[in-house]
Amino acid sequence: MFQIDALSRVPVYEQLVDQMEKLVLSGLLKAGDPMPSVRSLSLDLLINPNTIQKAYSELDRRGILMSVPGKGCFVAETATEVIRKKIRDKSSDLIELVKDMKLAGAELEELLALVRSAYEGNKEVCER
Amino acid sequence: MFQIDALSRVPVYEQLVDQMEKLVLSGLLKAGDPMPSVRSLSLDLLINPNTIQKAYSELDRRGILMSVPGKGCFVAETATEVIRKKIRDKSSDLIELVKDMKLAGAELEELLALVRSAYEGNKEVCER
Amino acid sequence: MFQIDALSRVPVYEQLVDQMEKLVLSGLLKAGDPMPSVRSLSLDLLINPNTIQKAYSELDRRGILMSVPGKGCFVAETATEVIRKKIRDKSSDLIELVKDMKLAGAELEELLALVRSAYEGNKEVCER
Amino acid sequence: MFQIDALSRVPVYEQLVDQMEKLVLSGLLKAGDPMPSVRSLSLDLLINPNTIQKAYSELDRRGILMSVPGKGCFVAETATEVIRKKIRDKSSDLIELVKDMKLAGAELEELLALVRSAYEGNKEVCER
DNA sequence: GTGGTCTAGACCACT
DNA sequence: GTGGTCTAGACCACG
Repeated sequence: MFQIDALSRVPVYEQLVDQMEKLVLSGLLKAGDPMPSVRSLSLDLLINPNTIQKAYSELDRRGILMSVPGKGCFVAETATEVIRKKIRDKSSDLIELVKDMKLAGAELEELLALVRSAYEGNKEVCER
Repeated sequence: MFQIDALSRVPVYEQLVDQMEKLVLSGLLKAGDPMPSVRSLSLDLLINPNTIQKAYSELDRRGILMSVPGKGCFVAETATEVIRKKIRDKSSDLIELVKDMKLAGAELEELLALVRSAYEGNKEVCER
Repeated sequence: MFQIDALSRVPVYEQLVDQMEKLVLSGLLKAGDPMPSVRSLSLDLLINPNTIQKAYSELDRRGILMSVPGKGCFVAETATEVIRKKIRDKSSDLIELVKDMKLAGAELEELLALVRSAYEGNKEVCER
Repeated sequence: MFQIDALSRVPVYEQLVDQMEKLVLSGLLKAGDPMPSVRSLSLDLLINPNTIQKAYSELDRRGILMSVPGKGCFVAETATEVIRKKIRDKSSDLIELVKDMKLAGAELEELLALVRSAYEGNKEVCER
């Protein structure tokens, strides 16, 4: 369900949060769906329960998860909405990126083509 | 010459490296140009010399700076080429970003327009 | 008879206790009235019998309920008195709250008006 | 600087957060002021560094603290504003409280007097 | 020195 | 069983 890269510089709990958001966005997880328990996910991923807990707490705080003590964690009703709003804010990142690549000599047409193929999901463009 | 945000989460030495790269890219700094000494830049920016040193070392390691013992630091011949290659690699970041925003409901036309205006440097689009 | 919010952070058994106290205070339940059996309430509210039992035990301990083995649970004679005393103690909570809101810049007149309208049950003041 | 009740049911880290907010609100801590380091406060209060860290993280998240890795934690510029807004929201708590006390038989005049004396800081009313 | 993350293992209240 | 808190001790990057 989750893929953790222990060698990455981005914290494990943050990787979990990010992947969780994408799962919700993609529709694989829907409002009300139960999440694996802290302990079971801990055993599954070979990650300390505290780390899972930290990720779940963060998701709860963001309104993506509802954690109900004694019962479990569930995808919140507001989840999709919250994540959508957050990612909309990434447009400033995109602007920054485009400016950098322009400085590095990228042509406008080149960038537009890149965006188009990424949007249409052409795998051959996504190296690495 | 440099603008450092001490409160930012991104390390000071990394801010220096990034800005240095952009200065080279923009043509303000050319191969062979001398860099300010660690000490003078330290006094200028009110930053610990160790931090300046770390930035210079990193730039040296990347082939953007040539450190000449006893004489100072100079922009390397390979600088432009190295930075160009690095930023080319950012195309995968852009792809990732576009995919995320698509998932979040952004339209293709919307994204293309965003890229165009960012490329042409229209300030009014860059909110925040 | 009871309204339980399973997603709330406040324990289910505590919700039961609180609502029970209010029912007594409001006069809907009087000393000697029989309470629904653990089993029937469990089926009614779709709540684990253990949880109902815990609420009843707590109410018994507080002198609000009399548990008569083999016959059932009844509202205790001392119920109203006990609850009154308990809520009187809330005056310290109110004091604390007023102090906090004063620190946050609330005006005295503002607070008094709030209390008045809450007391008189004006719905339009109780946003959210 | 802080007073922790280890026996309280409210988590230690939450006690820290609450007291920190009151210190800012009361003006004892102002924007830009440095906070004690995680380790020193840990030694001072005989509390595990992780717990202090958790409190500081929460305050950072709320915009009350700025934590600068390698330098320390400082009171954020937005601190007062954030806390003020939060406490304003407590008016619904006050409404709830007043309704409860009305049910318990409190007179309106009684409540108004209570609020007045709490606001004016008469110590003799604040038992406990 | 600083903050931040992670692990290991414990305890608690709730269902 | 569940989530939540806390301690102890370790490691990392940063200044």
